[in-house]
Amino acid sequence: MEVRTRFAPSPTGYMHIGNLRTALYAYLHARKNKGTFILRIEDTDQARLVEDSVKVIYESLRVTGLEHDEGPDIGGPVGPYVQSARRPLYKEYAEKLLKEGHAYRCFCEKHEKTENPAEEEHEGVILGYDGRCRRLSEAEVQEKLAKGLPYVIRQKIDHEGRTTFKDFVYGEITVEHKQLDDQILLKRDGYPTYNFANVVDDHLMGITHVMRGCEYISSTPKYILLYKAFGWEAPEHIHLPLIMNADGHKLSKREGSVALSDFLDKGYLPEAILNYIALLGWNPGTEQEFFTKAGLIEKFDIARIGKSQACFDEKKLSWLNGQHIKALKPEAAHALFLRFYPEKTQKDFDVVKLSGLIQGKVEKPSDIPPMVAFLTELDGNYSTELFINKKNKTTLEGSRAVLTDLQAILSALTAWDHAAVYGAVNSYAESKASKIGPIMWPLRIALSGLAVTPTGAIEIAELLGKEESLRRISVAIGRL
RNA sequence: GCCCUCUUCGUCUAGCGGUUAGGACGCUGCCCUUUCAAGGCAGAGAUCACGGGUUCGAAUCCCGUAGAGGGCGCCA
Repeated sequence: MEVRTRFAPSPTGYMHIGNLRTALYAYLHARKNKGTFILRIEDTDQARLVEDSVKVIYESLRVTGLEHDEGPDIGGPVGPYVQSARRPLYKEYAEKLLKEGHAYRCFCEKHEKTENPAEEEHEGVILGYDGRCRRLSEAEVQEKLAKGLPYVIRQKIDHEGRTTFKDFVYGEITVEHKQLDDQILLKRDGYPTYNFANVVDDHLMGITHVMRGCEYISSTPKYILLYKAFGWEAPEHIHLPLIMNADGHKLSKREGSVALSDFLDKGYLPEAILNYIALLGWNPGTEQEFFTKAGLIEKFDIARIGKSQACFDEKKLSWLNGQHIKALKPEAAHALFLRFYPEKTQKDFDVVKLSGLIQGKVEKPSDIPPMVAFLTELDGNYSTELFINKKNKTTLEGSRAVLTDLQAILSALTAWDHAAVYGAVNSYAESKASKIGPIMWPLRIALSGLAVTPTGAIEIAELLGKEESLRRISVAIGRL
């Protein structure tokens, strides 16, 4: 049977990274099996509609390359693919259940759960709806309908017994029916609830594998009961472990970055993001960690999805991003970096060359501005302690001597390219019978005023140019 | 409160009855070197949540306990 998976986001205005992982797994499973990946927009909550947020969904799938085969924008055989456009369908199916006795009309007020509201909550116990409208006689129902009273349609769940289903990841899950209340299928405004729309749409769209976060696992028996009531075969359910924050709580908007756009803004590559989130809850069974999208398609296997929740670790994402940046062609790396160079840097320096120099070193491109700030402006107040380096055995005195010599040697140079500067510094080291490290160290400090720089002393000199390099050397000598 | 689920280095994970419990990020050190970084190598870091079983033998199977997460909306 052809594999059909879907990604069914709600238009909330941003793409949550956890949802993106769900989309990724659904996409990978479809591609891996030469199946079909469908996009369906779940916009049944009219109160929460956010302007333009469907665009965010399209854009997110586009930049990450999770292209869908059927969806609102490209159509397909089982449309429409937007739930608000499918309203008549839900009504039809809800009424079918009504007719067959699997559902009933409920005229209760919102939030009204029991006949005695005072009993609703005691000792923090929250009870579900008590199913009182089930007991309405046909005459009573007709009377209320005649009066034009608004109603919802609820699923009729027999409170005896239990339902067991087999989740592909978690195995057999059993829930006692007394735990399930008569959930609403069709809301007062005629829109279906998420739970109902999902079942109807997944069936009508021929979805074979339902992938979603495991927050839905305990409501799945209600779905199973619906499939049964309709006489439909339930799809395979694949619940995914949740992605947690570093502090162990659910990844939420208030705790830093959770939206795809946040990560894109920091310069994380879409492919590195996919690579990283693929590994939160799945592994290939080998020691491979670096994956391109094509590699993921090749290796992905739902059998290797894990059960335990995973904390999102931006450090590791950052490392992985660095790996992907290293794999980039120089032009691509430069195009990425260009977004992050301050204007002044772009104006005064050969940024193409700069990009080439730092490509092997940048993990998170949003770190670039502070990384290159020293090029445009030397902080003349850097600590002279920096000239003291244990490994290279440099001292303040020695550094001054070295810099004074270099000042003379370098100012005599006619050419100022890498070979010329390196040659001069190197022959100076040889003349002093010194290793090159003890020479390079003071030079790099003088040129940058920093303990850590994104590239070496010669490259910095080359970028700064002769005049500025010599100026910085004399500043250093003055401070020593 | 009731229900469901999860639990291997700080983090992501491998493991599926017999392993010196493996890898990766991060951390530390060494080597290399045009500093740092990168690269190469090494090290620290896990009484496999705890307690009982089953078994010649348990991280792996069973039962409890604890902790964590999730669900219990006319939200999705």
